[in-house]
Amino acid sequence: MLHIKISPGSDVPIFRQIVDQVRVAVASEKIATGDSLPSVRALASDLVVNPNTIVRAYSELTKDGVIESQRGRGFFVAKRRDVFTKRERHRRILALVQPLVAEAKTLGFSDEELLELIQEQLLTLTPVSEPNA
Amino acid sequence: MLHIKISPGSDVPIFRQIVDQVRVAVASEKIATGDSLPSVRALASDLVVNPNTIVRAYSELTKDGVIESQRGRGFFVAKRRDVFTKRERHRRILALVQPLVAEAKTLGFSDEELLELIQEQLLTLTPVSEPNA
Amino acid sequence: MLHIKISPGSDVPIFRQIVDQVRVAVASEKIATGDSLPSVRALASDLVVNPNTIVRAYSELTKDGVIESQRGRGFFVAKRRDVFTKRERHRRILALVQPLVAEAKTLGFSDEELLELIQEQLLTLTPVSEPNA
Amino acid sequence: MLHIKISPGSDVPIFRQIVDQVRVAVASEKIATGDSLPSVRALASDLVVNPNTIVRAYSELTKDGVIESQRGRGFFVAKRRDVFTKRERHRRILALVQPLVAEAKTLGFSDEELLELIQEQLLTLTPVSEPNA
DNA sequence: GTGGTCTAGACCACG
DNA sequence: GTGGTCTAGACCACG
Repeated sequence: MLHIKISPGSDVPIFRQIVDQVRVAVASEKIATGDSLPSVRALASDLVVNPNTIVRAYSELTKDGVIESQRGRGFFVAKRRDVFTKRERHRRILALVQPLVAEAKTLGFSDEELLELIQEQLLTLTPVSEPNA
Repeated sequence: MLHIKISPGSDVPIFRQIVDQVRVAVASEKIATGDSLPSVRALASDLVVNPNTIVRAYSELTKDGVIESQRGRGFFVAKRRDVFTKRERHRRILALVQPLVAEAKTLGFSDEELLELIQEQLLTLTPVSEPNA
Repeated sequence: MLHIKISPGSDVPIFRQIVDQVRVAVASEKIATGDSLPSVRALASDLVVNPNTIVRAYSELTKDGVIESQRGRGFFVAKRRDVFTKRERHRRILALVQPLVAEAKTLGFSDEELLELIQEQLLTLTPVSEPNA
Repeated sequence: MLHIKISPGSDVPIFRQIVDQVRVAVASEKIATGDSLPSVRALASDLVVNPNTIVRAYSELTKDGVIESQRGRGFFVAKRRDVFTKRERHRRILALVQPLVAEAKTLGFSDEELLELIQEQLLTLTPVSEPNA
């Protein structure tokens, strides 16, 4: 079951917090292809935010091919497919990596410390699947 | 010599593009403690942006202790110093790491690919010092 | 309720007068964690200054961790947290203490008089809490 | 003998740094009534600053009654006299005390820590006179 | 010439 | 409606 939490005080827009959490839930296989997402109204009421904010988040996820709407039924996790070219994926990730590395250097993090931090974050997102043989 | 380029069309604000590039230039020791930066007006005219945009970038860098102004003379790379508490540094870096990792997952990067990308970026920032063979 | 007054004729910049008054209001607990500040536009119109001047004041307070913005909702008093290293805090406070002491000497204040004045000011900022007798 | 040092990198204007140091030197009796100050040109060349900067500093000190010029001979420490009314002195010192106290609170200094810091600074300025009877 | 402050006003992002 | 970014341009302080 998908559980979304937001920090209204963060400087990350609420719609983006939602987008990121759905992405992570899908990537870490907490929700699987075909699973349903909360309805726009339900989630809006749950998070106490404007329904338009949910619409915006869902619509970005739809554009990126992560979820898809079924008219009248709601939103569902889409079958995984590659949306962007290799070049585009690279471009998008570099746009985040570069400022991160620059800021890390300014803040005085060593290369090792930064890599460890990333590792940590990656672990929190690793599917809980238990790949038993 | 510091060479700054901006993409006015990007969704990254111009002042932030400038901040990031100066950070990188300092971190990679392309410019060193005491070196001067382009004057506010010169850089503004060079990049064809409003001087206030440069003021904003320089002022953020000043608050973070990366550069400092000398009234009537211009801005200079500051002696490196730690400004923020460990906790604050952690807070600031996490704010960048979390969305990066989420986006990487969505884009389909494996943990290894992401870590390699970071490694690469870190290398491009490593001071070229050690001029002896 | 926060009540800000400015002297446009003073040689202290308007944005700094605002910053100082918000700091004092927070320190003396006239406004508490989570309380909202006047909106940028409302305060600008109230003080008859340009909204950018308010933006500048609020943005300095945000960088120092005193307040934080919630996109679309406004600014709020932040939960207290330490942002700067001990060394940096010392650096910042000394930058104010030294000129103060120098000026005090010139004006002919004795050490005792100066300390008393500071004491007095500290008292005006002491939270009025303890509502029980 | 008066020994003035400046930090061009400080955000305190150079002329003000000079003013403060002369004030302190007089207050701490390192230089006494009738002692001469370095000539404008000598000091400018010594500090590697524009002579106008020295002129500005000396002229502020003259206005405040700390030094006085003797046409063709140079500047000398003036006989101590009160220039400002009690009310004016109070106004001037409060203008420095208030922001200091506000900033100290923001930075998390306790009342005791702040008072100690001031004490320390006062001690560095105390006349070395040894008032033996 | 350098940066610092402020105004006036536009347009955008978010909710 | 909220804040965020940017332009255009003025005037001041400092050196």
